[in-house]
Amino acid sequence: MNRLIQKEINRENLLNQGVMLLMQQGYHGTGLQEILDAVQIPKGSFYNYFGSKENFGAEVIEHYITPYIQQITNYLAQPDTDALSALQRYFNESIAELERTHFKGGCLLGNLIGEIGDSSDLCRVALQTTLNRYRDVLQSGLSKAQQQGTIRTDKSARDMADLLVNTWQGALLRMKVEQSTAPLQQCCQALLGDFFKA
Amino acid sequence: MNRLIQKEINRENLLNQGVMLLMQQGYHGTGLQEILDAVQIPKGSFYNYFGSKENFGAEVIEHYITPYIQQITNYLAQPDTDALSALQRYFNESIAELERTHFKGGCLLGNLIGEIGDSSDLCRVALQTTLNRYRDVLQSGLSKAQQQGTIRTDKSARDMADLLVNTWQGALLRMKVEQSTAPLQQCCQALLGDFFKA
DNA sequence: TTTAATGATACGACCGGTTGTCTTATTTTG
DNA sequence: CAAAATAAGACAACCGGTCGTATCATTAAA
Repeated sequence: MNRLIQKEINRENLLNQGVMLLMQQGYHGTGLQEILDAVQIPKGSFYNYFGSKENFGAEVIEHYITPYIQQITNYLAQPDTDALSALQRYFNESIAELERTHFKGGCLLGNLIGEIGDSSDLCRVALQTTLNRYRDVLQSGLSKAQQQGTIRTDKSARDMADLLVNTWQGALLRMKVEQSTAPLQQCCQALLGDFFKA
Repeated sequence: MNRLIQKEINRENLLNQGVMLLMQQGYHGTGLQEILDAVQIPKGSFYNYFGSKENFGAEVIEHYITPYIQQITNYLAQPDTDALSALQRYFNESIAELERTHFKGGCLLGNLIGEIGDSSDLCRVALQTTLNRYRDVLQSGLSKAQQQGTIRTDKSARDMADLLVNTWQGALLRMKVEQSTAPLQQCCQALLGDFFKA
């Protein structure tokens, strides 16, 4: 009994550490040993939890997005704030966090798409579905904002959410290279604060 | 004398092959041996041409952008087409090319920022200056379009060029994951065809 | 209830292969 | 011949993955 619980704990620890290291050092730039050392789990155990590094990568990708979706959902659920403000609050909070961590990492999804999007179909599909989940929650927020009259209705919430996701990803790359959150602020200002406005 | 020419040829070949392989397989995903095999240059010679893999990477980055800047400049220089049309033509041509190559690679700059933007300062700076060069040429095109009255003047060409670069980068990532050029088309339509319009 | 058997899981030494780099020998050039 | 450029191969470190064995909880038998 205790055995299964420990297994889940170990899996979770590996995934969390995997998110951190893969985000900062990339897929091929991070060895399994480095992840295993960090969570004090022997090499042999890894293959009991995950079938391969590629499988692990795909699980890390799906594991990564959960807290972000949770955060947006929470902001959107608050009754005293309108949807547009909730989205802006989420992005501002993200920007503040990235500034705190000195722009390290950026977005695991964007980083891995660029690195292994061509070579690992398994990870590519994981990235696709994960990014779509992220888009969906933004879309629901934009849709709510349309109903509240703060976002224009002549464009679909879906299209705007896609554009927002893409521009945000590009801005995150630019942030890493410029060591500044200015691109992120520009992204929010131009889209949420201007182009998407009702 | 013949010797120096051959050295330049070898360097050029290595850089060209480096662009291709680094773009598709990433920095850590591509070994020196693979590049050297492709251009039939012995491993020992590599360090005569480049001091290290990291140095090579930085040179590959700067080598990569040249043809793109050339292409945009050429389109912009054509007397019979206005600047906005020239930019649209460039992006449409890029989209067609990516479709031809089945979305493989995307943009070397975006891919490498995500992968090694955090870990190699040398490459980060190379990526920064290279991306700025790209932004600058787009900015000059937008500025010209402003003078021609096809692009709005209440936003600076600089800001719009930055936004365009970032959204384009994000759209390229999305393209890789979706295996579709739809995000690229959306990027051009939303910005050049709508948001930036006079 | 105690004991024996069983199968799932944990483990770390080990595999062949590859990495980026460097030293040394050879070849080419002036 | 001296000097510089090139190439060959060695090098240790590391990679992802495998394997036989050890460990443990659980079930079956006594």
